[in-house]
Order: sequence, then structure tokens, then C-alpha cells
Amino acid sequence: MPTDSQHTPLPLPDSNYVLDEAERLFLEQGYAGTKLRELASRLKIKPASLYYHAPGGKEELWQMVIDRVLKRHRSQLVSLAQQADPAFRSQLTTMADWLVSQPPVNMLSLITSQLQTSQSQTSVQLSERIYQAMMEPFVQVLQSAIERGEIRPVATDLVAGALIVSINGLLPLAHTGQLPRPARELAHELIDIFLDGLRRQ
Amino acid sequence: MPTDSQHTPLPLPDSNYVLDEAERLFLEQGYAGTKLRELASRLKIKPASLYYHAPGGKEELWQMVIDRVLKRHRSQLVSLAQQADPAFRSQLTTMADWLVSQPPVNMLSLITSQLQTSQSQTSVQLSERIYQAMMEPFVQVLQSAIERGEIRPVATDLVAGALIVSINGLLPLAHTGQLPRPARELAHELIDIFLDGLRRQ
DNA sequence: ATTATCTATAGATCTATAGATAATGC
DNA sequence: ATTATCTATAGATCTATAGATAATGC
Repeated sequence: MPTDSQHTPLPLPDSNYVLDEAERLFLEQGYAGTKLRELASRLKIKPASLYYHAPGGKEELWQMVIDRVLKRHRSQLVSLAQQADPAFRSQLTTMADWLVSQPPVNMLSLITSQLQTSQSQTSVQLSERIYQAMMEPFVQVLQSAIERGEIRPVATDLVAGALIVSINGLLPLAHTGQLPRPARELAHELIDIFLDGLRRQ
Repeated sequence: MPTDSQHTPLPLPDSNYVLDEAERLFLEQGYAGTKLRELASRLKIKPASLYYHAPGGKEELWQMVIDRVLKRHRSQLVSLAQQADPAFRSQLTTMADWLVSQPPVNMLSLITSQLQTSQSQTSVQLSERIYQAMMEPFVQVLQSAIERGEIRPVATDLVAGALIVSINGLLPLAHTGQLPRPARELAHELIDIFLDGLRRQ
């Protein structure tokens, strides 16, 4: 019943080993917790060499990473949402599988991190972008399902947000053995609960 | 009623202004993002004075804060879960209201923060404590409801976790205006969706 | 005497800059 | 010539320690 693996996993736009490693660190440890020393050390270069790739230093790296992550999520999720299969549940599981395949994006700490770095981009603009990249694709799918009469009219943004943070928030617990099951499986079960509810039917 | 000879407004167990402020900072900005300078500055004391309250420095402050937060959540949630009213939905909303009233605890970043500080307490022990403090009370309530036949038999730990991370994860979005509604209202709507599901009944 | 702060300062860590160096591509 | 690294080092920031000081409680 779960949708099978896709054909080609889309040639990912930017393949940049510096940003790849920076992304892992920033998403996992946050802005303040990420040290240029450690990033350089993982890349097996000296910290000074990072300024060749990002003359603007840590803040520019952060900006590039966030940009890339949000663009990737938006393009991938929108494309999955528009895929042929119109069955609501399989749309959701496919999108969930994508989230599960990616390093978890903690929408909340992204915003508060941004507040710290006091960037040109305000936190309002950032949460707008996070919304478009992560929530909007889910909102679209939910909206269509409502229009087709498949599901009840609910607050689509609330449900979209709940789905995303549940999936992303529970993944780490899957790993620490607190919820000892494969992440995909957890995500699918979560979706079924959202669909059918807890109450006896 | 507890004897209230003095009309002190806050009878909550530990009232410690240093830990209060440290808790705000640690939960909001994480371990690395919290600077002793800023903590001291908010308390209107010099950084060195913090070592009177916590000779072990930053790590001891972190440990004390996490301890206090988890104990508070566990005692409060367990007590709310055992309250007279046996109606399942109102048990959940009462517990949700408590979560909403508190600074959001990001279970995930707590664990990864702990990994950084390389404390005696392993991250496994910590996630065990987080589980007992936050998830277990919800699991109990769900378990009882299943036994009473009010809800279907579901993976209680999964649902408990999803409820908690949804509530805590969406609060900040309520504030940034991305989901422009009072937090309690959002939480209650979320609970109703979990109960009834999305599908047309 | 104890409590809670302070000043002064050490030492570690972290980000960033300047300029050199080696390898690759035309 | 351009690309990607390096060494050396400055300067900021951050945690922590030592010892002094003032206020409070017995």
C-alpha cells in the first residue's frame, strides 16, 4: 500500500560539499551550535579556507544553506503534490517519505536562529518563506481533498503544520529507540491516524 | 486548599529568579545559543556572580534547568491526567492547556544539546527522562481511553508524541502570525482533529 | 557568619583578514 | 589566470577563577 520508490531521484540542483556539510551541522546543531572550526575539520580543510567559499563568513553560509534547503523542499514537495496519483493518502505518504529522507527541518528553531543573526531578512519574511516551502504544498493537497469531498473542511494550515512538525519532530525519537520503528513506518501510521481519527468509528 | 497565610502569587515549587531566566534562555536559544553574559545582563548582575548560584558554571545551570523543567512537567501532567473528570477530550485539553502555558520544550533539541555538553547523563538516559516527563502522562490517558473503549487501539506513544510536538511546534507560528489564532484555540482544534480524523464520517 | 554581589583578569575559543602557495585549465 | 587551499595572526567573545566588598541575619 505505500507508494513505491520513485524512478529517478531528480538530479539535485546544487551539489556542493561545503554546503552539504554546513547543512548537516546547521540543521542539527543550530546557528550558534555550529562552529566554523568543526565544519572545516569535517571538510578536512582549515577554517580560513571557508572564506573562499563564503566570503561573508558564517552568516553567508547560514543564508546559503537555508536558501538551498527551503528551495529544495518547496520544489520537491510541490512536484510530489502535483504528481499523477490523485489518491489523497498516497499523496500524503509520498510527501512524508520525502520529509523523512531529508535532515529534519525544525521550523521553529530556524526562525529563532534567524532572530539571533539579525539579518536583513526579517523573521517575518523568513517564516513566510518557510510557510511557502514546507506548509503550502501540504495545504494545497488538503485543499484539493476538501474540494473533492474526500475530507471534512478543516483548518488546512493547522493540519499541514501538525503533519510536518509531527513527522520531523518524531524522527529523532525513532533513532534514540524511544519509538523503535523505521521512520517511514511511523510517518505512515501517523498519517492514518490523522485520516481516521482516534475515536471508534 | 493549601494553607495560604501569605498571599504570594506564585506557590510553584522552586521560585528561583536565576533559574527562571536561565530556563527562558536555554529553552529559547538552546545551550550553545545561551551566553552567560546575556543571562547575567538580564538579571542585572555581572557574569561572575552566576558562579555563586551555580559553581559548576554553564553546564550546571543547564542541568538544573532541565531537571526543573522535566520535574515540573511530569508532576503537573500526571496530576492533570488523574483529575476527576474522566472525559477523555477534556483530559487532553486540560493537559494541552498546561503545555501551552509553559515555554515550549523542544524534545529533539534538548537531546542533541545534551549530546554536545557531553555530560555524565547519557542522551539515552535523558530521552528516557523526557519520555517519562512529557509523553508518559499522555500515554496513560490514551491507554485508559482505549481500555474504556472510547478510542481505537492505536500506538499510544506515537500519538502522545505527535500531540506534544504539534502543540509545542505550532505555538511559535501562532505568534509570528503564520497561524493567527490564540494558542489554546489552536491546541483544542488540533485535539479535535486527532479525535475525529480528517475523513468524512 | 552567611549571602550575594562586585572588580580584575586569565585562558580558551571563535570568527575573520592578509597574504603566500600549489594545482589546474587555457 | 583561476581555483582552492594554506600559514600566521588579529581581535572579539566567552567561560571561569581569585579575591574584595557590602548587606543581612544571628
